[in-house]
Amino acid sequence: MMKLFNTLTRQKEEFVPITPGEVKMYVCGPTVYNYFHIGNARTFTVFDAMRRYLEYRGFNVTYVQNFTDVDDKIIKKANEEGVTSKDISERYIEEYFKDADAIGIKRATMYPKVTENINEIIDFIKKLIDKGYAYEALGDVYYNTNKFNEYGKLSKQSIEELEAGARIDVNEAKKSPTDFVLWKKQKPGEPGWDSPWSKGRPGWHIECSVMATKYLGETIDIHAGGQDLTFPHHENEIAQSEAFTGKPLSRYWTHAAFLNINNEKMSKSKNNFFNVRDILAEFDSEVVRFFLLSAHYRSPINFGRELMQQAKNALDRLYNSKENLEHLLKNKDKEAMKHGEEEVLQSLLSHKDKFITAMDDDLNTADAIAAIFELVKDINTNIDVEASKELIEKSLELFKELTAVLGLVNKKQENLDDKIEMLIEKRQKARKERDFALADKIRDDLKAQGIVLEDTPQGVKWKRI
RNA sequence: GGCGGCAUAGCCAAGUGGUAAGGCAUAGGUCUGCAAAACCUCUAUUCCCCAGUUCAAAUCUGGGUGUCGCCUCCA
Repeated sequence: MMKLFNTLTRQKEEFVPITPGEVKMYVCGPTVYNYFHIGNARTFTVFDAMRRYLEYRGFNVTYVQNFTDVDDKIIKKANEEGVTSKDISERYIEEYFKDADAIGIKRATMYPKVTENINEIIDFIKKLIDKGYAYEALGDVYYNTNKFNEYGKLSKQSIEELEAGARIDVNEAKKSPTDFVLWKKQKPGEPGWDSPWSKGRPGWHIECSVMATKYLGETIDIHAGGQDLTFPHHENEIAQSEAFTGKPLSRYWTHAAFLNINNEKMSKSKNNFFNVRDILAEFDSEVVRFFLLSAHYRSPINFGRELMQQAKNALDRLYNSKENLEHLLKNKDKEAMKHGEEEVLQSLLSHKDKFITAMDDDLNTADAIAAIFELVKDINTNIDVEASKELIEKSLELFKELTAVLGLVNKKQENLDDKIEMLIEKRQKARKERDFALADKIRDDLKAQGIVLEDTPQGVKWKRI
């Protein structure tokens, strides 16, 4: 049985979906005004892994991630470039997919956008006003947080404390400092839509309430996002949706911790901002993914070159093991499991149990990766040229099964090249005849072409560098 | 001021009552014509400090120190 840490209760709870076998999951997506950064990547990767694991465990997952395509930052950028907000958001949605695909994030079931849901948002706000949870003030509409008794239940803050800690608010229209905007009246240079209150645009929080309900229903199973969204964004979503429906918005609230740079939060002012696009120029996309999953998702992680190098070396170990198995499989005739191999197979399968136990425990990807490394050691130690084809195949299958859950070790290795194989054979012949000059020349020539030969106990392997 | 997290080897990182996973790096070894690669083995008497509970604590309790985050747009 899988357990998830629920921010609402601050405890690990057994995960039981509303409908058996079905999981409805909503993840707050990016505001599309730029390439996304490595911190965003962590959140997306973590919840992608959660989704993959739920699917692995047999759930049918409906995964919704929104794009915020109307927002101050988008408008600012559009005005700077002299183009429309739509131009900006469409451009960066396209760029989002390039980076997200690169780091192995499966496509969501749906990607709703704010601009496609304006009518639904207006209707939602209307009902909140009718129910007395929202009020209009000079063309803006605000949510009245004092009307919602449970306000603060997710972030465990009382309204009084929030008000005491709030900055002095310049907006006189609000009845309380904790009230937040549902509808913003249009200002010059901003896009706007007609509404009963003013020509304007939605506030930030309302979009997720509306889209989660529209695409997944009044109560969903998992609502996820970065840790900083707990307050105010998710708190406000709860206030909006639960006032609207009278039902819980989500059964489980999960939050991914931050990725820091030198133990400091990324910020533009500190000049320590890294977007994924730039990192991918330096590191392989799968190294990035491996790195992001190498710690538990609720622990902060630090990003840095040295750490990325460590991740790269670790991931190489996984690739080597897989390639060794594939190499052993070449030239292996069909052969069933032999006496004594059943025990080896049982030992290999024990690592799968550990993997599942780890993932069941609040998606402990760090422990799950450790299980994969233990599998690798077991494979390396117990499987060699003497092993039967069936055992090798089963080992490889198991390895691929577990790594796929994490979205790792997916790169296709195309090691079939007749010309290179011929040269390798020629070199082997030369070595046998002790013509080392020729053998070394072949090796050097190939190296010049970026092909490295490895003389392993299993025979000669080659790879591109 | 309010709320919350974290502190485990040179580095990264699991473990939350039963005697310290895993990875990187280092060192030794196997293999090899040589080399590289690969693989194997070793590496924390101890888990920030002090007190307490317990037969037993890295794990629980109290206190302290350090550190990070949220309370304002932010993944």
